[in-house]
Amino acid sequence: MARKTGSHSDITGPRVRDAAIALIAERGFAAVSMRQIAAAVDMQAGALYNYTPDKQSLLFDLMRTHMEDLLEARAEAAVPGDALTRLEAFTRFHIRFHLPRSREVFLSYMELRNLTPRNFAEIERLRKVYEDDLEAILIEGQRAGFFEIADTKVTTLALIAMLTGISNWYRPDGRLSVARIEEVYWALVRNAVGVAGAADKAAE
Amino acid sequence: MARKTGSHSDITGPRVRDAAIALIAERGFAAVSMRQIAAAVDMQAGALYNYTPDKQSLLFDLMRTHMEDLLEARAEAAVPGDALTRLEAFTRFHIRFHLPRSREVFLSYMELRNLTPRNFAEIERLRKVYEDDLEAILIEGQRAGFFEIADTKVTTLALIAMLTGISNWYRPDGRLSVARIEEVYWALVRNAVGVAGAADKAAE
DNA sequence: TTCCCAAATGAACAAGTGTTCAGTTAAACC
DNA sequence: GGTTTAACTGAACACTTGTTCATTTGGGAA
Repeated sequence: MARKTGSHSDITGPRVRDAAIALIAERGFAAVSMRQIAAAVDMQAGALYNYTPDKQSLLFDLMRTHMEDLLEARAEAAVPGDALTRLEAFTRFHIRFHLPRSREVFLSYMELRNLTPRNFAEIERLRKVYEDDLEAILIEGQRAGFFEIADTKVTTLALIAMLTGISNWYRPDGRLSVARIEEVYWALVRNAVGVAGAADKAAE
Repeated sequence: MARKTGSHSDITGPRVRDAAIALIAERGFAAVSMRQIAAAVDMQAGALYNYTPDKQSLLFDLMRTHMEDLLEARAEAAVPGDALTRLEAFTRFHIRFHLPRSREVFLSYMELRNLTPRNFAEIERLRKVYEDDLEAILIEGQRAGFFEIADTKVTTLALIAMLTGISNWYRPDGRLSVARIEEVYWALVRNAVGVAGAADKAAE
């Protein structure tokens, strides 16, 4: 047996990537072997090397693609307006983008230490672009008097940690809809940055 | 060569645990071998089995000890008073406890999936005790009219995610002191739960 | 239909894995 | 000082690891 009937790299490639995401998110990069990934797409381990030069590159590629997708989607979702409007858009975007991608989120936050220093630096660079996007909103809102923020850098990280944490408990068939989660977290974010009168509106 | 001069289980045991924490936090449980842990304490891998029945038990023991230390310290740090007072105490306690334990925090959040189902259930149980502690404060503050919270369960998880996220960037020699971090995060928490007038005080 | 190349197999490689255990040495107690 | 026991070595076990490569087969174009 060699080449399979109907096999094509355009089909097998994504299947390999998807299987890798699923397995690594579930068990961790170091705990997943190339043979396990291959088995998930019904291949031999050697055939994976038609799709990645090595295991490290596979991980890096998954993480880089996730981050680039994030930045691209964010660029499309950005709205004009004042800082409050943009903060709301950012919050809702973050939730809507991340909730259907729990595996990728998990992977991108957990497997950083399994990247080579060079690859790590690149992922961190992309992450920083995203963080800076939020911090710019906070800085402008602070300047314009919308927000009362003690430290915009720390608040940026605090808000992202809070929002990304949703992925740790969210279940599509759970108690809360995405829309409801958006409302709850937007109230938390709005309050946290000290929007005047936000507390009064939080219970709505 | 066999038994080493000055060797004693009371000394070697903690050294093994500490080396395991350091290595696992740095590289991940699956990526660390028993031989690497042994090398870190200048022993052969076989000798580790005087201190743990197997690798899985070692991980579980590290995580269980961390969670029990957390709950014990929390019980000691709990203060009487109204919900606002207790929320502030919880926030400050969480920060002070977690900041000097970045390795254990990392390990306890990252290696859950490497636990057997039985061990995972036990760690989750301990984690829930801690979460319930915070949620009880939020519920009471809500009832008493101190807080304006849309969903106490979600807010509990959101606040813990926000607070625990500090460990991802905090450096002892960094820009911010622990005291300053406490202030910034207490303002964020206070605002987030909708304490009336909190926004006005955030900039102090 | 023939040919070429893409896509896969399956065996092999050296190295590393968790764990066990007979043997060896130092500490602790009489 | 002699005996017991706790602490450790070093080799061995069977198995898994990432990666390479000669070989084989199917898909698509001529």
